[in-house]
Parts: sequence; structure tokens; C-alpha cells
Amino acid sequence: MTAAFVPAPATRDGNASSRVAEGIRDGIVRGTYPPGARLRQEEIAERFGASRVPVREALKLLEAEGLVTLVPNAGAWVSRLTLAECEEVYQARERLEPLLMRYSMPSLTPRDLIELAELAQQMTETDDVAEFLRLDRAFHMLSYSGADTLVLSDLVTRLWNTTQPYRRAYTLMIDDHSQRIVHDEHHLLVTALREGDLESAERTVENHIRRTRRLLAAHPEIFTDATTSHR
Amino acid sequence: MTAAFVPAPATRDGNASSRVAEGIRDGIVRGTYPPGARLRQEEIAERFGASRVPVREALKLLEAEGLVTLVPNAGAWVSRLTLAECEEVYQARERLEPLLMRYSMPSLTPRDLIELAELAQQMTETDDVAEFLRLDRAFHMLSYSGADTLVLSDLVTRLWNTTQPYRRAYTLMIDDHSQRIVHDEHHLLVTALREGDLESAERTVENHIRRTRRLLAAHPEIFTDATTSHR
DNA sequence: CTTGTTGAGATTGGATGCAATTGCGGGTAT
DNA sequence: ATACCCGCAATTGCATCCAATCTCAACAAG
Repeated sequence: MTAAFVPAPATRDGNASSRVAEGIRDGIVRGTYPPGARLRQEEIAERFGASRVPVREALKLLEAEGLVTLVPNAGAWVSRLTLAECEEVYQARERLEPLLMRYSMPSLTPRDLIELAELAQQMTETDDVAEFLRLDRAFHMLSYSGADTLVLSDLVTRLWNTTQPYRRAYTLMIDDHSQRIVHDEHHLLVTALREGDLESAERTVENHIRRTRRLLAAHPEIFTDATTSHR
Repeated sequence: MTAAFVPAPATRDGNASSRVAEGIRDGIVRGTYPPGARLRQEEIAERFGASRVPVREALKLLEAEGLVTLVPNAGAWVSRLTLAECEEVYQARERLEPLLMRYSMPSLTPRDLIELAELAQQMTETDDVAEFLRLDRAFHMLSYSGADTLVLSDLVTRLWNTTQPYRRAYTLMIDDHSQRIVHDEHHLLVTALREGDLESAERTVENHIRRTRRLLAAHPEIFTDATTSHR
């Protein structure tokens, strides 16, 4: 028979619950759902063309990922981190990401290195915050793409996800000087990878994360939310 | 009014889904549900006196915790780790637990230290594997109990949970020599904590985990399962 | 003006029932 | 004997429905 004539409602792959979870996760990471935002089951169900049952399963999943805070009989909110919690995540990342880099580096191809350099370059050329964040994430994820790990890459991705809203808030207010340092660090990382200097790559990653952590700590106002006080 | 006359079915606190999740998690950690075991929704629902809906939510939660592997339209199994994945978890622990120790140590009370020494002593006196594992877990968790962290302690607990079945399998086959080393390491840790030597405490923890990782790697037969081939 | 109370509406939690998919066993052809 | 195919039982996925609980705004008291 010829190709399918099915309209393909654009939302037809995978389970409803996984689809919903992915959608909400995406919304949180992209900033559509900011920290503290209430997530109403019915609203989400309608948004994804499903009933409330798969939505609740998705919320449970995201709760375990740390992206959503569930209060029994009350509701679900996008998780909000305190500065202290955010620093915990960053400190965990400082220790885990160099390890992941160790797994990844040996398997990075010359093609990957070229692409990394391109991403780093593109980051210097954009003014759009969303684009900046997208490129930054793509850059680092690509630098870890050589790692043939399941647990570790998953873990790191999750830590990235939970802190993404604060990276966004922070990115909105950094000055040219700080931005320059970010670019320098990325360039240093690419260089270390190119030279096959694992030690240097690991330390560059660690420093990159540490510096961001300290900058976040210097801007506690990011965490004292202006709107509601939900957690 | 006087105390409630409700029969209290012993399963009456919290949501059904949380209760079920806790129950299954407990079963996996205690070894009741071994890796690879099939988890049938209806069976679990009956076991916990609930319907299948909260069971499914619990399974989703546990999937995100890494304890359960969900295959769409097929079923749920207790997660089975390969040796490589287990080593990933242990390497992550090697980096995260010293950090957690750093948070915890300053807040440990003299009472905690006494209890730690007691737990370490009790471990040398038991022959029962389940008891040994229980004490080991209690020992380490107590050593981290000073940490006023949410993210980090949660993370570490989860990593412990996912590898618990393999610790059990491994404990079943260690000789007196290896067991002696475990006790020595615990004693060293208590000493370091007592002396307030953070550096030493961190390194002892790291070494303790690293040694276990290497011993697990020396017994790959633990991971090649004899029964089914489900993952 | 602030704080506590109360009741209706909104929202979540869970059970049941049905459709969809999978896995498995017997049968058949090679 | 082996590989393949088909059909039924078992199991999962999901929508709907009802009960339980919370939210919130209006109101009253201090």
C-alpha cells in the first residue's frame, strides 16, 4: 500500500503519559512554565488532548525528577529552588560533570570538535537569551555526547533541567565582562578537548560550573520570588 | 473525644500512590522484589488494597528513581543494572558522598558518634546478611544525618537504593578478609569524624566506595542473571 | 485595618469499565 | 525438527465518574 493517509495529529507517538511528561518538562526548561507556576491537571489534560489520568502519571514522574512539587490534595507547582538547594545542585554538578567528561572525551570525533567550536562561536554572536541558553545547553551536551553512559548522563541532564530556570534568570542580568568569561571558558574547553588534555578539560568544566555557582550566590534576589510564595 | 475507634487498616496514612510507591521501594531495597522481577499492576493493587491507578502512578515515580523499568504496553520490571551501569552509580557516589560528608560532619553530635561506633561494632557481630546490610545502611545514613541538604541527600539515597540488590548479592559472597576491611574502614571513618578531620573523612568515604566498586567489578557473575533476560 | 471563620466552588484522589496492545500456545507448512 | 503464522487470553492504557479535600472570597469580629 502507499504511504499512510492518516492525518497524524502531531501528538501520536508514544504513551499519553510520556508525551505529557515530555511536554511539561519542555515547558519548564524553556521557561514557559516558570518556577512556582501552578499546574492544573485539567488544563494540562486539555492542552495535550488527554484525560487527567496520564497527566497525573506525568506529574508523578516529574516530581521524581525534581521539576514539579506535588502537594497531596492541593495541587502541583513547578518546583522552586532556594539558593541553598541550587548551590547543592551546582556542587553536585561540579563533581559529576568532570567525571562525565572523562567518559566522553575519548569518543568525541573531529566533527564534534568542529561543531563545538561553531556553537561556542554562535554564542558570542547572539543577543537573544533563549537562543543563548539553547546554544549553551547544546554545547555542553555535545561535549558529553561521547559518553556511553546511561545513569550518569541521565543524572547530569536532570541536574541541568532543575536549575535551568535560574540559569535563565541569571543570564538575563549578566554583563559583558561575565559573558566574555563564559566564552573564554568554552574556548578553553574546546582547546583542551582538541589537544586531548583530559586533566585540563575536567578542570575547565569544574571551574565553569563553580564560577556560575558563585555568581548565582551573588544574586540571591533571583531566588526570592516576587509573586506568590508557593513551593 | 477519645482516641479514634477506627479499625485503622494499617495502611491509612498518606495517598494510596505514595503508600504503594513506598511499599514497592521497600520491597526492592529489602530484596523481596529482586531485579528482573515482573511487577503486575493488578497484583500490586490487591496487595496494597488500592486500584490500579495509584499503582501506575507509583510505578512512574519509581521509574524516575531508577528502581523500576517500564515498557509501554508490556509491563514493569524491577530494574536490572549491568556491571557498567553499576560502576557508573558507584563512581557517582565516590564523588557525591564525600561532598555530603562535608555538609554533614560539622553537625554530627557526640551522641551520633557513639551511635556510629555502636553500629560499626554490631556489624562485626552479625552473621545475618539482611541484618548486615541494614546496619551498613544505617551506619552510613547516620554519618550523613548532619547534612542539612535536600537535593544531595536525596540523590545519594537514590543511588544507594538502585545498587542495593547488588550490594546484597555481593555481601553474600565476601570472605572474612574483605569483611574485615569493611569494618576497618568504618572504624577509620568514625575516628576521622571524632577527630574532626574532614579531609580524612572524605577520603575514607571515597575509598570505601571505590573499593566496593572494584570488588563488584571483580564479580561480574553477579550481573549475568540466571533466570530471565528481561530488563 | 488586620485577623479569623465559613461555605460554595473548584480541584484533586481514586475506582470502575472498556478499548488497545502484547505475549503465548497450538497448529500448519516446509 | 524448525520456523512461521494466526487467534485468544492476559495485561496494560486511558476515559469517565464520584467522593474527598482544598482554595478562596466574602464576611464578621476584634
